[in-house]
Amino acid sequence: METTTTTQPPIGTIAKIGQHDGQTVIIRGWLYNLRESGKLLFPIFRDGTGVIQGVVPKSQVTPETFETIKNLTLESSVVVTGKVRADKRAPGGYELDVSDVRVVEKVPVDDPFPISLKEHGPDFLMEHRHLWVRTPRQTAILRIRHEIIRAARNFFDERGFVLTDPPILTPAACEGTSTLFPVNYFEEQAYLTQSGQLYIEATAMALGKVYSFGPTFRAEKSKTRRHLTEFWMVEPEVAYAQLDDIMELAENFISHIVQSVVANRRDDLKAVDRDVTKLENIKAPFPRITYDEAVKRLQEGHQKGQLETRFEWGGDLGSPDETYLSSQFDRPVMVHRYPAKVKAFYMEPDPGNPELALCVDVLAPEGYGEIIGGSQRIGDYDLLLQRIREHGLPEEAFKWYLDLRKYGGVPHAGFGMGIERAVAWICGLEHVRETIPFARTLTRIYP
RNA sequence: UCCUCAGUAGCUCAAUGGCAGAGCAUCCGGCUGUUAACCGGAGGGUUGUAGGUUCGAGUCCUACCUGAGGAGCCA
Repeated sequence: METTTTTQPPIGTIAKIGQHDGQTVIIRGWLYNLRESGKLLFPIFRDGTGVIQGVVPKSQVTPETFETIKNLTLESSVVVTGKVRADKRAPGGYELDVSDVRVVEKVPVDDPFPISLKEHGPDFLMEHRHLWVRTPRQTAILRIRHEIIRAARNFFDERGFVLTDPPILTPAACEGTSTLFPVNYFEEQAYLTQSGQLYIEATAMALGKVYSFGPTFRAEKSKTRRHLTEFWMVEPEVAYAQLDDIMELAENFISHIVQSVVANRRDDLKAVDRDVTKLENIKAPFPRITYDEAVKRLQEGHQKGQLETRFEWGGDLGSPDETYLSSQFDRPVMVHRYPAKVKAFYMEPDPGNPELALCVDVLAPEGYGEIIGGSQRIGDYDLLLQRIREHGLPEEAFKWYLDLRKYGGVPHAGFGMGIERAVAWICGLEHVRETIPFARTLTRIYP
């Protein structure tokens, strides 16, 4: 038997195709588009890292290769051999002079790829999300999401935080609301978690500085561009930290994430038409206003006719209120010390005014609303027990949580950031459904 | 749960109560530098569902279904 000694060209990726300028490489990917002009074909290939146009003059390839490419259907998988050539006309700077194509799997002619290059409506796109994710804008968003998560973990890892994963199946409501997904747990009632916070308070008492990163679930019947029923949160929790400490942590955290995306995913930001200069501004420190001052600003807004209803002290900020407040700043604004009444049961009262809670919401600019909520947690056993009773929570379910105060409780604080809202803001997206590979919303659990 | 809007070809959308249409996609043909290529041609329809008004309903009325984004609630 004869052995072939022909050396194979190297396998290249489109994102780093410039390294192979002038060389013959193999690209393994899919046909993104095909334009033709008589005896000249322009197949556009994608490989997950980018897109490159191939050039196929009929005179330069075998008739079989020419016919194969000419008859290719969009999104057919192909292994392409070609010579990389720098070209000023190419959007990416390089073109591929194709010499050979091997078709791995051809998309059927009578059942073409449903996502065309033209516009589609949101319902159609979501129904085909498994295919929609292949398109350039969606891959750019998913790479930015990855960078945000990478930067977030990197931020905590470098500061000595330990990743501790809280459970996803929980015996009771974390925050005592009725927005949980019930699960049958061996004939016992259980729920999908709505926050890992209570559990990382426990690991913070073990390890000092901890964080969690995982999915959370809300059965809330919200259908807006800001809501998913399943979303990811990153939550740090720090023993001996007070409100001011985590406010500083939060602003440095957000700065780090945004600047990482600006530095490492500039092309992807361009692909989603993001105004990068707005992101370059996002550097700590961030403006801080008290709830009291926020109320004052909202009432002024109403007087000027920019807000429909007059905001009264004591309520929680609504979505239009957040948009109005954040529009007054060019970076995220931190609103702190809300009335304890409108916040969760576990928040430490402000010693200066026990009606207020030592908490902070970080509102993203450009109307993206709350991306971080955080607080100092109650340290005193008796006060915590009192709050649990006031909120009508099942005391037995919180026995372990109370133990954290009984056995060496300390002041501690933390916050949670919703990944999808951060991605939506950083990418400048209309809707959070594009920020996660497979969004779960009130009306959709397929695909 | 409430409010508002929408549903017509595979997709995006037109159509004064009077013949069901266009662009894109698909197929056939043309073009050696195209950039969501372009030019010519072809096929493609139970107008969301059920009822009602009318000589006649995609269009008007009622109910329902589905979706959208806003409120509330939240990240």
